Amino acid sequence: MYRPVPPQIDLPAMEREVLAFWADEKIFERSLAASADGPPWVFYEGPPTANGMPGTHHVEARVFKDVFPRFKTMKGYSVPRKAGWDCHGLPVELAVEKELGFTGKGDIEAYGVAEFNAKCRESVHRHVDAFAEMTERMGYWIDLSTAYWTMDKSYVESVWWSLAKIFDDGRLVQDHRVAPYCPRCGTGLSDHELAQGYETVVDPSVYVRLPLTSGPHAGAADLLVWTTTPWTLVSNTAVAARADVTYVLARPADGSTPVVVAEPLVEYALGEGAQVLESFTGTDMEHWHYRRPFELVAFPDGADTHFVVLDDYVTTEDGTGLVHQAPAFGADDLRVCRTYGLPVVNPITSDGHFREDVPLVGGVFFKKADEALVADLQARGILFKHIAYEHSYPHCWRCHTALIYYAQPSWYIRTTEVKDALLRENARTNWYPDTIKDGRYGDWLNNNIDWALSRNRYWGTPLPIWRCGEGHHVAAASLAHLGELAGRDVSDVDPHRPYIDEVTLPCPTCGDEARRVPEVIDAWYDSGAMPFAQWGYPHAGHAEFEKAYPAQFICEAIDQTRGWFYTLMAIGTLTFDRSSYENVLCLGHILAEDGRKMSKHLGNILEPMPLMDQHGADALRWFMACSGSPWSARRVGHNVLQEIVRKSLLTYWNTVAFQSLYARTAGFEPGATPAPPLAERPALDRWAISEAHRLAQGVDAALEGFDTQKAGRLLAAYVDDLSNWYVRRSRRRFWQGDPAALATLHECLYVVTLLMAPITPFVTERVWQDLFRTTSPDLPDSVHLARWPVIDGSLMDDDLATQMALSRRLVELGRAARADSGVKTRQPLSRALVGAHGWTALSEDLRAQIAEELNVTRLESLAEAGGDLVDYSAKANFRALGKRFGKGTQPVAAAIAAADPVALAADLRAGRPATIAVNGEELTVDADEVIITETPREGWSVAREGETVALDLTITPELRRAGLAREAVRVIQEARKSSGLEVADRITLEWHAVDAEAVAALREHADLVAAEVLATSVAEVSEAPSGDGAAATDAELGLSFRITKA
RNA sequence: GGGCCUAUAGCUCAGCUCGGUUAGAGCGCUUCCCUGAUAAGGAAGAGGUCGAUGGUUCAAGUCCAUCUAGGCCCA
Repeated sequence: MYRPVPPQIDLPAMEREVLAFWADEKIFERSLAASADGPPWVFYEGPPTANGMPGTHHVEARVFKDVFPRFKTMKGYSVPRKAGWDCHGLPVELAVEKELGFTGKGDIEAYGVAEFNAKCRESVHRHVDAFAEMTERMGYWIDLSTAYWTMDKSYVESVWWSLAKIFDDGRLVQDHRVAPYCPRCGTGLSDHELAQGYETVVDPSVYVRLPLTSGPHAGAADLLVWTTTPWTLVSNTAVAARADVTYVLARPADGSTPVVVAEPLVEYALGEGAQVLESFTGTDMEHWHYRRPFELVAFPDGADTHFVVLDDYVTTEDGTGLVHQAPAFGADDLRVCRTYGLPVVNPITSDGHFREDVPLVGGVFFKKADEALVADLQARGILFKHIAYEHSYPHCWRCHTALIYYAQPSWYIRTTEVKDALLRENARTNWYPDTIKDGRYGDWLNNNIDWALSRNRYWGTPLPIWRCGEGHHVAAASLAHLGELAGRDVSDVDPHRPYIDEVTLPCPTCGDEARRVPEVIDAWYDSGAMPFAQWGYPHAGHAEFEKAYPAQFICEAIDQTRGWFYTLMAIGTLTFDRSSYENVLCLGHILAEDGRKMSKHLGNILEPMPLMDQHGADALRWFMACSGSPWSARRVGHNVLQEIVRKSLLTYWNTVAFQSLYARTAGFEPGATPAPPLAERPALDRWAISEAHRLAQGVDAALEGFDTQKAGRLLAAYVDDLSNWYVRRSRRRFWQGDPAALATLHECLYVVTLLMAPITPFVTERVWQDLFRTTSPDLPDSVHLARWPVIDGSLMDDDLATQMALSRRLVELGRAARADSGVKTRQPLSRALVGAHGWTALSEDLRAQIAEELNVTRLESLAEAGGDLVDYSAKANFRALGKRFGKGTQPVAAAIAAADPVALAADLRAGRPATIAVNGEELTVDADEVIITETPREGWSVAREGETVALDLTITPELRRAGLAREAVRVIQEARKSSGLEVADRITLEWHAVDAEAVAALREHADLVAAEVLATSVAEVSEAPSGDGAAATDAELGLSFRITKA
């Protein structure tokens, strides 16, 4: 027997019960164990950074990371799910700095690195707890108890092993380069970090005159340079021109001193009216000296500086074609100036401020110095032009400080050396959506540059390289290896700063003391190393690693193309010459209801836990998986979640409640109560089952293609069909406890429940327990231990589907005709006339459904009802005609419209081709080339393309009385409901009517009324009844009655 | 400046792969109907220059080109 299922349900409360059930019965653990022998389908958890509280956007990827493993598990695959936490890195340091009120690295040094890192470790634990809570609540099944932590000793040692391998391969090198650098955090940023922090800012755009002091125009002309970073002018060292560009000497329109600019840019830079005096090439200009813009910093004594240099990176696309060079702050500048032997002058300290001894701007933050510098240029009359310039400029992705391009020593991984291998690996990776593969991600690989790996920070995996005074390097691949190098046991040393820094060793090359280099590594390397480091490979976990490399499935949001998606592939390729994943699902971002990014600043944040407490995790999961395209940005809000609850989840739930109610009333036992075989059940039953299998096929295909949106659409449509067509049409059979109907709905709900289980695991679990588990003891204990439905093509009946679609279409038209005529559906009518292609093939069964739904006694074919009853109109079916006639389609269509529709219809309905005249020639057309519409003449019908339903509105006295009886049934039912009777309660009925017609109707239809309202006795009384029970009077009918529970 | 994505009803989105003459659904709104599971259901109505322009075609929301706006990513 089913459990009772209440029609009203508090979904979030139900979910908490289900969570308790899963925990008590260890369902997740059992699902892993039960599938352990299946073929592996490997999934990698991209570790969330434990530096803040989980947001609703974190739910997004976690939904997909749950749906597909559940789906594949149901299909018999073994899908181990090991959680992970990203523990290191600047984000964690920043969170701790904020807590401690620090403003920079000095504060950390003063506080003590050991204490600071302890705080970081503690912060990680705190945030992981919050993530774990959210993970559990949303029903994301992942094994938190065996989670990998990137700060664990074994994890760090694995990372070291891979770095040592890359070092030994000669691909981990130290280099001095200009790289983006965060002056607040005091560390360089890698390119993929840079990618995350572009912000639109307004900078000054200045054109500055640099008076020539040598060459043919010395003292008589100025070089004109353009920059958006005036602060770099302080360390101006040279001006670059391009050898093959023509430059001109031009006098601006205001008649001031002539300036040198590239010829194509004269108007762009100087405006209209400039007078060109002379032209020459870049080559001519080499070594022309000029007076530098500021005399604030010293250059080395005797060095020849401040002249024109040549390089091909100069373009004539904007600016002046003359590029100011500050080698400390530009990669190209550094390269060009090096070839001319120019010095690197850097007046800016590592915290981003000008040195105190610099006049004018000493101690000023570099970005803040622009204003004073521009004012000074202006005062000295060498500022040619100054405008505000809006552009995107890289900022630190965590602390939002403007980055500075800054020359510094750094460790790099030579990823450019394995670029071809990366491209090869990408070529065999499946991206969803596939545009990422050759688009965004492919571009990124094609423009690959070396990975700036080192960070001058504290809380990270220490770079495992030891260096001696002679500059020899050695890399440690583990603590054991380090112990061998050091000649003592260091296995108990915490592989973090500052402890690991205390380990020194004799240089294997020269024997001098070697100390660890000071840097830690980019935390993105940690997460990218998870395929092996999560097992501690190769120091441990060989078997686990070999079973689980590469992964079949990873999934994150699109911002990871340069983050985790890249580092995973890069490290896999560097270490094993093989990428670590085969299929990658790349999600769009989740936006707030207003279409903007959720941010504290805008106050539009929706926290995930309250959202799930209000609407339920199933609703949020359904939204993430099925609302809109997973790979485009989507807006989440209360409205959309409420709609999901109402339209999808509650419709499903109510169908279940309905089934439970009537099955229990009838004592129906699935499997035990005999039900007719499918082939002998009514068409409606066969249709519902057929559609269930078609649904299973569709959902399966959609999920195999990672298209959850399509799966959701199919599921929602089927649930709607089941509830609002199958159940509604079959209600009477349920009231009567018809085993065929109950068995059919049982089977349909069984399939839907399994298909929905990966997406909405809570409500399906509850239904599994209430309907299936209780009645079939050999079924698994949980829907999540059950197998995916086997798709049975033999149960899919296309012909039946077509017929049902036509039936529903005809019902729709009939209802429209009813509404149009103003005759209520309650009023029976004698007949409806139907004109439709396919009518003759429609089974009696379905015709009866239509007649019942429209409340008419019989259906007749419109064509057979006689020509004078209907008007015909004919129009072209362009799709068919176009194929046949091409350019000649239009005249044929016109001829069809002009032809006599009665004659056309007569021929075509009879299965003969019809003849039409086109430009004086005769042509024949077939039935599929013409759309015939039949319109009854009386005006009581509604017609649609190709199909017509007409109602005979003649209401005979008999029909009138039948209508009144139905009216009486309705008011009595209402009284039943309002008096609180159960649907199966029997009643006694006493009635009294004043109107003679109503009296006649009730007397004539007493048996029908009794059956409809479940009256065991019906008595006509002489006056309006009163007393015990529910008494009521309906003025319109002139009916008074009393019902009493029998 | 470059690459990719998006643009369809007041709102949220289908449809575009494979072109077919009345562009759909849900929510919201108006009117009516139905109700023995339903927080439901049905009918009618209002609401669309399918971002713009040009092209291909007998025929374009759909294919092509250019442009515009927004988003993401990169310079």
